[in-house]
Amino acid sequence: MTTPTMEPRRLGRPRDMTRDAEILQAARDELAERGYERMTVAAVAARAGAGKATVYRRWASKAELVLDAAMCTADTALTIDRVPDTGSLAGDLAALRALKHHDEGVWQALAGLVSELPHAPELASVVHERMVRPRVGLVRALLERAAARGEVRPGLDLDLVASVPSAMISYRLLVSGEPLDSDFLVKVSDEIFVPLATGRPAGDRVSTKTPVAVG
Amino acid sequence: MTTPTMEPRRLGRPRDMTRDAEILQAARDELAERGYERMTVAAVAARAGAGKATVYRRWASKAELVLDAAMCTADTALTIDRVPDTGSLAGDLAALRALKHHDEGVWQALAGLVSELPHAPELASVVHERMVRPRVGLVRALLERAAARGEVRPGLDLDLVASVPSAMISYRLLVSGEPLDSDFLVKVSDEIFVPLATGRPAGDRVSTKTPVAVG
DNA sequence: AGGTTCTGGAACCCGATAGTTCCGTAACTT
DNA sequence: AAGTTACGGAACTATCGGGTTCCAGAACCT
Repeated sequence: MTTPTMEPRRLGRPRDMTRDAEILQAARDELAERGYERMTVAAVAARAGAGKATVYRRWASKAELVLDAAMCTADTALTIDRVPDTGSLAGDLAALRALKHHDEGVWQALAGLVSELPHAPELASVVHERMVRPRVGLVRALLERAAARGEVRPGLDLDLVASVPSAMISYRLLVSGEPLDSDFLVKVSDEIFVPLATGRPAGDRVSTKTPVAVG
Repeated sequence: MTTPTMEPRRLGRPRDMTRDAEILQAARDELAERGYERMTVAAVAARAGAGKATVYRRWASKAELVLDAAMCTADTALTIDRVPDTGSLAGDLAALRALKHHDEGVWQALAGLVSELPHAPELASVVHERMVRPRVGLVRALLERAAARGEVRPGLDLDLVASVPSAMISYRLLVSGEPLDSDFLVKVSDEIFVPLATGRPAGDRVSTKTPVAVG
């Protein structure tokens, strides 16, 4: 958050900056397992092998700790250039799935935050910017790539359609309570998203390009 | 829950049974506004114009009160025979929308319960049976009606597709935080659900039947 | 009338947890 | 060496809310 790099070199033992990341990760884990209300600062500290005092020296409150934990969600893999262009929307989505094994943790942390969002606008905004928008935005970018190939049905509301996979995933995790297994993700892709976007079943290929072999 | 109708006529002032429904409704309202954790029994009692003692004389705990509140969700309108057969899937969905103005409250109560579901299996099961399944089931029934008309793309996973509207609604309410306005519901129906189910845009009519005038 | 159970309201008990303080020790500067 | 700050850990305070108990009055019974 604040930029401490140019401090005039303080007295005494310096802060161990590596603890920040460990505490934030512990917070995300507790969040995913217990949800915002059930998560306790003591449990976060214990999980990170730290004392409560250390946590409170760095963050003013539980709310700010969680805010920062959501803010610092690593989204390194979530740009369009990390998803290889396989030549078809279905193939691109398969490549995306292969890329994000680690994504379930983020979704579960989000699940733990959902009940808090209506009452904490600042948190809601951070969650949207850092957790939701990157994911929906990436799917939207894949849609645009597919549109450039002529693969996408004309007149599509890209924003709405791009939100469908996120909606299905969060519904499964939050409401249905079933696991986010590979079968489900494949079905959402091949039986929902691709047919919806292209107007054809996922197996079919658009005729303007030669098919590309997919893993 | 229990059936008190055959009690041997107890002594003293009889319970005012009408308070049950008022307290349960107050609980659902508080649930929708505050969520499970933030909702307090005192607030429910106050909202119903009752004392805490009256609440606890009828339910053993907050958890049981909420369980009963979820259980007693009125789903009177949620059967296929209440949705007129308009001759098209899109028309049937429009009729369904017209039928359920009152539905948003149920969705918001569900939103308030979501964070509790992973930690309360009994509540989760009640929520599924009484709040989720009737809605998904009704959509599925409409899909089957459309399939009988020959309107539905073959090879569709009816259960998965039937869950799409619920997923979009809960995503909007829980994650996106935007209101459940009519525009959104229409777009989910006409730009997502109907094209997905039929394989064509919503305006089109299948050629096997004459169109039916709608509203 | 007298007994019993309900009513809303208020007072109360108690466990949990956010947040603070203090300790002995470790790591740094001068 | 002396001074300062961070560390993990434990003890502590304050608050909040679930749940209980008591009250005076009301509604039913015999």
